[in-house]
Formats: sequence, C-alpha cells, structure tokens
Amino acid sequence: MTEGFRRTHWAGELRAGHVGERVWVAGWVHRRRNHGGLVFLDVRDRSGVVQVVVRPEDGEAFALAEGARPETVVRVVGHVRARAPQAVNPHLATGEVEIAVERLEILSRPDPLPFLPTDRGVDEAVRLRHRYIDLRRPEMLDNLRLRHRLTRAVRRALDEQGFIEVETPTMTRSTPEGARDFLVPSRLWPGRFYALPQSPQLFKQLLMVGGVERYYQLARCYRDEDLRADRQPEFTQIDVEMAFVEAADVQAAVEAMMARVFEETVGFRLELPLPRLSWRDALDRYGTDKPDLRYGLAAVDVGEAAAQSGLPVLARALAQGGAVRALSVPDAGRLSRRDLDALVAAGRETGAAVVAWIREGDGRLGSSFGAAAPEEALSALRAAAGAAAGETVLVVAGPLAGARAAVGAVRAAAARRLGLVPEGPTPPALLWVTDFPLFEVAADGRLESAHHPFTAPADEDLPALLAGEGDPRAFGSKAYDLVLNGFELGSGSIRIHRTDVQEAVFRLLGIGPERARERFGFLLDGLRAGAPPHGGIAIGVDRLAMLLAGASSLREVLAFPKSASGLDPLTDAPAAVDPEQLAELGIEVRPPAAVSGAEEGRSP
RNA sequence: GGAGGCGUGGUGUAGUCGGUUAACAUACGUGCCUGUCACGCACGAGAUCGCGGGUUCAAGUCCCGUCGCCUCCGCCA
Repeated sequence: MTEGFRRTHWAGELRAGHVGERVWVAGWVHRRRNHGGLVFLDVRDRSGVVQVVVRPEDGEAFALAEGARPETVVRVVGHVRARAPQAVNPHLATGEVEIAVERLEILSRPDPLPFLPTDRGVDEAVRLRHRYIDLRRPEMLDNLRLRHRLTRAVRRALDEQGFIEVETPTMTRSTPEGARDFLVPSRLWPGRFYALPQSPQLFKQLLMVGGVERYYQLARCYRDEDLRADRQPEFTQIDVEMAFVEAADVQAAVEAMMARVFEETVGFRLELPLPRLSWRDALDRYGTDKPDLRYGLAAVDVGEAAAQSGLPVLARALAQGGAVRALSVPDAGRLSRRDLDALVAAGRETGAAVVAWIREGDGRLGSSFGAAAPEEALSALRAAAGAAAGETVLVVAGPLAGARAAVGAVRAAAARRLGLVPEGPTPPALLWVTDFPLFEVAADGRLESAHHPFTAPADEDLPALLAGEGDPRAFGSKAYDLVLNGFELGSGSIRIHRTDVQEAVFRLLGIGPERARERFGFLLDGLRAGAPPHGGIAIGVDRLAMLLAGASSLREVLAFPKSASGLDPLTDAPAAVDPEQLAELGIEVRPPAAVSGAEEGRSP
C-alpha cells in the first residue's frame, strides 16, 4: 500500500485478534482526553470508535494530538495492542484494544461547529440546518443503513420473482384529480409546464401494455400538500405492476418481498400469508380502514340491545337510521374518570352523536347514561358487547360513518391510555385490507374514486356498471391496502384494462369524453392497443423505514428532509430565482411580502 | 386555511408577581494534569432574550403583529 489518504482497517472492527498488527485508520476525532503527558483520541469512522494513545515520546504526533479538536479529520498509523485488564472498556466494541500511535496526520481541521455528534438533545431545526454533522451520529447512520437494507431486500426479492426495474419520467404532464402538482416551467415552450409525478401510475400501466409484464421501481413521487410527521412533499414508493394477475398474485408477490424486508432489516420472520380483513369489517370492528392490530379492542354491533334498552339517546340514534357499537376495554380499573372523559371527548370529536361508558364498581354498574338509566339495560348492553367481569364498555351511537369513526378514535385513545401500543417495530401487525368500494361520496355529493379512477370494479358489479344501472355507491372494487401497525403502507388494485369499462368509470366520475381524451388520451389509446389484465401496488418506503426504525418522524429516515412548512433547512429551498431565469421562462411573479419577511425573520 | 406548543451566549436549559449586574451545564480559549473513556482541576471570553411595534418610571417577563420550528385538523385520487 502506498501513501495517500488510504486506510487498512475500519476503526470499529479492531479486536483482540488484531493485536500486533500495524494498521492505518482514518476518521473523525470523536473525543479527546488530554492528560497532559498522555493523550487519548477516540477515532470514529462509519464502523465505530477506537481509542488511540499518544505519548510525549511520539514527538510530532503528540503535538498534533494535543491540538486535535473534536471532529478533526485524522489518519492514524500505529500498532494494535491489548489494553491492560483494568483499562479494558466493556462498553466499547473495540474496548479490549487500542492503537499505539506511530504517526498522526491531520487531514482536515473543522471550524468551531454549532454542535457535536456527541451532543444530546440538540434541537431538530439546528440538526437539519447542519445535517452533515447530524448524519455523523450513529443513530442517523443506523437509520440510513436500515433504509439501505430495506431497498436492497426489495430489489433482491423482486428481481428473484422476475420483476424488471424500469425508470419513468419525473418531468411529465399534470393530470387532474388527487393532490396538487408541483410544476416545472418549460423554457422551450413558454407558458407550458411539466408536472412532477404524484406517482408513476399511468406510466406503469403503459409498461404493462408495452409487454414488460413485471415492473418495479423505487420511484420518487411529489405531492404539493401540507406536511405531517409521516408526510413529506417528495417521497419514495416501491412501485409494482404485474400483467395477467388477480389481486391474490400481487399480494403474494408483495408478501414475499415484505418477508424478506423484515428479515433483512429487523431480523423478524413474518408468517405468511398475511391476514386479510375486508374494508367493511375493518370499519365495523375497528372504526378505520387502517387498523392497528397489535392490540384487540374490536367493536361489536349492539343495536338490538340498544333498541330494547329504552335509553332515549340510543333510541334516537337508531330511529335516525344510525348504528350503536360497543367496545369492551379490559382496564381492570386502570382508567380514571378523567381517562373515560378523554375517551368520550375523542369519540365526540369525530362526529358520533353519543359516546358513553358503562363500568362495574362496588358490585354495581355505573355509567355516563345518567342515574336514571336502568341497571338491566346497562347490563344487557354489557352482555351484548361481550364484556367480561370488570371490563369497561364504551358505547358509541350515531350515523354509521360517525359511529365507525368514533369507534376508531375511542379504540385508539383507549389503547394509548392503557399502554397497549408497543414501542418498537416488532412484532408487527401487517395485514391486507381488501374489498374497498369503487367510489365514495365527496362532501359536495359527487362520486369520487375511493382508490383511483383506474381501479377495476368487482366482477359482480361490472355488468351494472357497464349498463349504467344500480347504485354506484354500492359497487365494489379490486382495491387493497397494505397496513402496518395502523399506518397505510401501500395501496394497490387490479386495474381496468378495457376501454369501455374505463369510459364507464370516467362517466360516473363526471369526467366527460373530451376531458378524458385531453387528460388521459394516451392511457385510453394504450388500452386500445391490446392491454393485458394487470394490477399492482405502491408501498411507501419512507413510512416503512420509519416504522422499522422505530422512529416517530419520516425526517429520521431521510438524509435531507424538508421542514413541516416544506422548506429545506439546509439549502433554504424554495428560493427566489434571477429575473433573467423567469424572463426566459416567460414567467412574471407577483412577489408575496412573505419572501422578504422570511429572510429577516430567520434566526442566525 | 385553522388550532395549540415552543423561540434566552455556539448548543441545551433556568429566569417566580414586570424591578437593579440575565443564571447553570456543555462546547469554545488559556494553563495544569501519564491510563482516561461523558477524564479531571483552575481561569477566561461569549447574549442588545427570533424580529417589529405598543403599554409602563421600568419589559426576557404584559399586549398586538410578524417570522421560524414542532404537533394536530382541513388537505393528501
């Protein structure tokens, strides 16, 4: 080996077995302990930390070591030697050895840094502004590594199943429906815009028409909507599409992939096939289409008991065509009155007309139905709810949608307060939610696609759809969701591959032939070119990585995330551009006052 | 678009009912220290309390506005 910036070993890999070897190690000074006549440098690289010992008799190296601040970039040449027994550090993987320095080189001296990787509790805004320092923290490197293992497992699993990775454009055309687009102005065609894809949906369908048959891509997607802890404006999907398949085939392919992902990221062996839950059952029992099944607390329909209970509030809800559902909570007296009030409040917020509780105490029943509520009625409701002795029953009533939503809210709040929600990623609750409706009714009464407009209807509803008969709101679809620990991980469907079916769906959605032609003409032409039956799914990589890492924010598994307001704290994007650039694009901007205000308001 | 929380030396925090010199830890600088590993000890420098306005004899503290960060609702086919 010749001179230069090379190294022979990773710092973190040195063990007793290396004792006596002459090694070259390079990295950052993690910590320095200067005892005057003896200096310890902890040298950190990607693999970990190793202690380097420098003594006055080491000459130049000693002078350099004394001046080596944390995060100085160094290379160390020296011999690995065993530490004296009393000097062994059991907390360090390399704690049995140290490097006796022979030569120390300073490769780069840092300015005083806003924070050090060893600092705890640094504000996230500061971390993001100086992400290159933050990424040196082992936790961040671990998250990046986990994400790498995740995408590697995806590629291996899909490759083995015969999928081909194909890239699709990120500069494409805006299609209506769905989220807002990010637009890219065209210089060659002033006044026209590309759009960044919200997903490669139409391209992957055309790849099926194109005979690719099995496609996948780790696709960047862009949606201009407000952010959340689990939502960034640009994100990555495992985009999958297959020809000549039914839903079960797509699901089987994804399950094999997920099994590999869990195995290679968190070392967990998934049991296959994954459980299936119909959309209707998910809503009836858990009050959400993405239930967290790491805990039970399933709701039961207690409409009959409610009708016979004589309780006026329940009778009223039923008379208005509503539903009454009940949830048995094994609280063993752990839920305080205040907890119960909070659960009731959580349920009320979602639009249930009634949220009440019935509990056992001192050998009699108490409830929030009021003192006048007959004990037999409460007892009958408890029995209908399947409550065991000591369990508290929560009753919700109202219009079906409100009652379902309340079940979901109360169930989640109860699980949280009872500590039923595990912290880490394993054991996971991964399942399929199937049999989504084809349409749902928007606030303004119009039909919208529950999944997206290219989702195939259920076979039994196809004739009615084509004939323009029946109630579209009752049509089923071939859509399915993959749900992990209460998060929607992915969404997929068997697609429409017949032009007449696609046109019928557009018609019901209020998309006329001209508009369909204008927006989706290339898809309709494709379907006319001999389209195979096909279907697929898109799975959120960021969200999956977040859950596997046990993180509570997407930002922890992204190297360079955006802030909650969509700003990039590192580059300060989005930023104003030169007037010349705008002129070239034929764009005039009315500068909002906020742009200059943002500059002044920024903290130094 | 809406609601809430937060903003004080580089970093993380304290600062009571408005009151005199804004405190602590750490990082930073200088010196001492030969077995530490969150090394230790001493000394030093470092803040117009996010920004703008207002109330007051007096504002880090109260009021209004604004910017930023975080969380949630709306939104996200």
